[in-house]
Parts: sequence; C-alpha cells; structure tokens
Amino acid sequence: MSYTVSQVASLASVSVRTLHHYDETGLLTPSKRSEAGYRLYNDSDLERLQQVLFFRELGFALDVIAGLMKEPGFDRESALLMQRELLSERASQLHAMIQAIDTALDAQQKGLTMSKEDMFEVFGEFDPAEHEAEVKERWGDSDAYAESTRRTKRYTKQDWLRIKEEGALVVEGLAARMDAGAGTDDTEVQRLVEEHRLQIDRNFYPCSKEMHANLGRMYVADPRFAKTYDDVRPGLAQFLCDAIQINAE
Amino acid sequence: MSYTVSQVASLASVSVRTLHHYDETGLLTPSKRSEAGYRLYNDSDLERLQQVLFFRELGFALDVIAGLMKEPGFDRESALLMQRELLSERASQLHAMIQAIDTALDAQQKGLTMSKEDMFEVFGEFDPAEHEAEVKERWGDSDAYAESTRRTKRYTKQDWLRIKEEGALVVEGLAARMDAGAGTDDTEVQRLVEEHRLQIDRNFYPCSKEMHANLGRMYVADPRFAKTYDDVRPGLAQFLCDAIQINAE
DNA sequence: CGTAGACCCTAACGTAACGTGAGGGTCAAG
DNA sequence: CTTGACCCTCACGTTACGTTAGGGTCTACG
Repeated sequence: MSYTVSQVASLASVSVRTLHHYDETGLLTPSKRSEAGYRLYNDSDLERLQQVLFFRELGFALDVIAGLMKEPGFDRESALLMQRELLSERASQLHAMIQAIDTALDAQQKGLTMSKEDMFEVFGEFDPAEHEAEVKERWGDSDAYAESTRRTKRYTKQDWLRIKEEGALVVEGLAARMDAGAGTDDTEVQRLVEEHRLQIDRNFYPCSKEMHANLGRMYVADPRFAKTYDDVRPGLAQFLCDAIQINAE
Repeated sequence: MSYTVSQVASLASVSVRTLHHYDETGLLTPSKRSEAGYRLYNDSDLERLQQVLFFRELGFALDVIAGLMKEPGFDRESALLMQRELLSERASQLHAMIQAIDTALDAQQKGLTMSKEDMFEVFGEFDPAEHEAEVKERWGDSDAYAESTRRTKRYTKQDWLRIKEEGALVVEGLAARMDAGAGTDDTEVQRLVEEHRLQIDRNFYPCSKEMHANLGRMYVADPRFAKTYDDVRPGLAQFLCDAIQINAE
C-alpha cells in the first residue's frame, strides 16, 4: 500500500509543501516515485513521519531531528520512550504556567503586585532551578546539584569566561574530530571526553565517570541541553553522549 | 523602578533582539527612553510583556497578539482567563499525544501495526471530531454539532465550493469595511454579519442569534478559528466577534 | 582623566520552516 | 478528448527573530 502526497498530507495534518520540504532536505524521502515522478509513501515512511512530527512538536529543529534519526543507535522504541518523557515534561511545564496564571489572577483581584521574578519564571527555558526536582531525579540522591549551585555562586564574570573558554575548546575539538570522520572510540575523542569530565569536576561538582555517563544521556534526552551541542554541529550531542559511554566503561 | 533591555531580557528569558523586535513592530514599546536613547521599561511594560509571552506560547502570531491587545475591550483579567483555558486545552492535547505514544509502544511490542489514522490523529490541529467534548461544552447542550456533522456528510464537493464562496464574500466584505475604518455597528457590517449567521443556519445547523454570539466568542478565544479570519485581515476575528455581539442584542 | 570593558543604539542582511504562486505535465471520469 | 483534480519543479515571499557591523555610553580602575 502506498500513499500520494495529498493523502499523507491529510492523514497527518501537514501541508503538501511540508512533505516537499522534508523531501528536499532529506529528512523524509519517499521510498518510491511513480513513473510520472509522483512521490509514493509506504508504511515505514509513515512511521518515520510520525517520529519526525513528535520531535517537531517537542521543539527540535529539523536538522537536529535528521541527525538524531540517522544515528546508528536509533530505533523506534527508544525514540518513543524518550518522546514520552519529554512530552510529560512539557505537560508539567504547561501546568506550571497555568498555576502562574492563577497566581496572577489572584494578585490582580487582591490588588497586589507579583514579584517580577515570579511573573516570568515559567517562561525560562533553561533555568535549572525550575527543574530541580527533575534534575535531582535524574542524578539520583547525590548532592551534585546542591554542590554545583553552592560553588558557582562565588564565581566572578572572569571565572565564567574562563570556564566557557575551556568548554568551547573541548567542544570545538570534538566537532573537528567528528568532521574528520573519527569514531566515538577515537583516541583524541576519548582524551577530550575525559577532559570534559574533569572540567565539570573542577568547576561544578565532583563528577565520577558514572555520573558523567548519566549526564551524557541527559544531553540527548533533553532538547535544551542537546541544542547547546547540536548548534555547534548537528549530531554532536549524540556523538558526545556515545563517546562518554565508552569512556565510562 | 525601570529596567534596561538586558535586565528585562534575562528576567523574562527572551533575547535583547526580541525586545528590539517588539519595539520596532509596536507590540511592546518601552514607556521611556533615557537621555542617551536607552530603552527603559517600567512595571506595566513588564505586565504587557508577560501577556505577550503567554499569547506567544499559545501559538498566536505577533500581529494577532497586537490586534488582540489594542482592542478596547481588552483587559488583563479576561486575557488571563482566556489564556488559562487555552493552556489547559493544550495540556490535554499533550496528554492525548502521550497516550498515542503508549498505544504505539504497545503495538510495537506486540508486533502489531497501528491504523494510519490512529498514528496521526493527535497531530490534527483543526479536526472538530477530536474536540467534540470541548465544542459541546462551549455550545451548551444543543445538538448543533451533531446536526452539523449529519448535514455536512451529504454535501458534495460542489456544495463545499459554493459554501466556501458564499463565506468568502462575507468575509471579504467585512474586511473591506474594516479597511474603510467602519465601526462594528456600521449598517453594512451589520448586514454582512446577519448574512453570516444565515449562512450557518442554512448550511450547517439552526443558528439562533444567541448561538451566533457564542460562536463569535469562540472565534477569538480559539486560535485555530481566529487564524481563519485573522489571515484575511489581522484583527478581523475580533472585529467580527464584536459585530456579532451587537447584532445579537 | 582617560581608557578598558560591559552595555546600549540603529541598520541591515541572514535563517528556518515552510507559504504561495507560476508554469506545466498526469490521470480518471464523462 | 477534454475537463478538473492532482502532481511536479522552480523560485520568491513571510514570520520571528539571529547575527554581525559600525558606533555611542557608562562606570570602575590605574
């Protein structure tokens, strides 16, 4: 059974142009063309489209989605599990926003003014404080998070610059090796990954190899983290994650 | 107390460029400028920004947001109530997506294939069938929705074309009057609005003036409906809604 | 007092993810 | 054999900003 563009379009509530676009960029190329050049999608094409749409809903950029899906380790099941987790995170974010509105309404009726921080807290997309519970859950009962905030409080702007520089160097190096076609077990890649761990250990909190592995998994599971790496080079987050797992063994 | 761009930016987790952009387009103009031309935001500017960000989160286009907020009837409280409703609608949509993932995972593990419709159902943004419960709630206990689906089932493609044409004529006319600066109580506007009601009455379901008023409110409360009108002319959804309320009196 | 570094401005081009025609084949029904 | 619904490939338009470029402003420090 195969479907034409308009059939797929109405099935998935996307425009025909969107399908053309995904074909042009290689994100979703239909498995067949008819004699006349018509795009023909089969069942597995549709499955792939579903994946793409879930990721898109979650706010991933299209090139990042492409990167994720061409990873050798990619399979439908783990992708669905990851999407499930991210969706429920998003749902709780929405709930926080609803609560913020309730607070605002309450303040409005009582004639009070909300603190500026409270007014905008729910819009922050990368404020660790908001996701404290989640982060702790991910990191187990360790005190890494507390330790991190304790240490970082005393850092000056110069410290931040230095830390950022150090980090950029490692990331740059990894991207370069990736460009060169190196695998995740490449010697230089492994050196850089270990350097990555030590940087965290020095600058933020004691970071064992095990915790580093956990962190790596988070880099790909959480689009906010993934973005920082994938912005440098699409697919870098996954690459780093895989390399970390090897280093951790 | 006033805030500079970067202060507001970090408070609300938006970029400085975004604030510039909102200023350029008139969506959020800071109430003051310093001697040197620096933008200075006060408390009510921040409240306005909060509103904008909520609407943005809900998927409204910026010009639509601007249109909403410059309406004479606009106030913070009703806006917050509306945003609350839309957010919880969005939240339940997310829950549906999570359930869809669970179904997909289940099918995957059992080696079954999901029906194509089920695979993509959650992505539809304007499928009335999905929002049946909600729509019914809005429309009271009336059978309007059932009647509508019953009638429309028998329509041929030609019928749809005719109905679309009729509708476009009214919408076009309203947009033209709006361009001409006519108020919502303008004679021609009122004639068109009544024609709008009669079209629904003829083509979809018995539509009293009261129900029409309800419908009008939905046009602005629901971005999926609002878009159909605001795409023709920004602010048209609100204009139509107001005109309908007058016609209904 | 002057100068470095963090901020601010306007202006203007770049980008992502499509939307929207233009111009032209394809195909099933009548 | 034609008409209307679909399909194709360009190719330029749009939204909501991102990103330099070029140049003032402000404050702390030597």
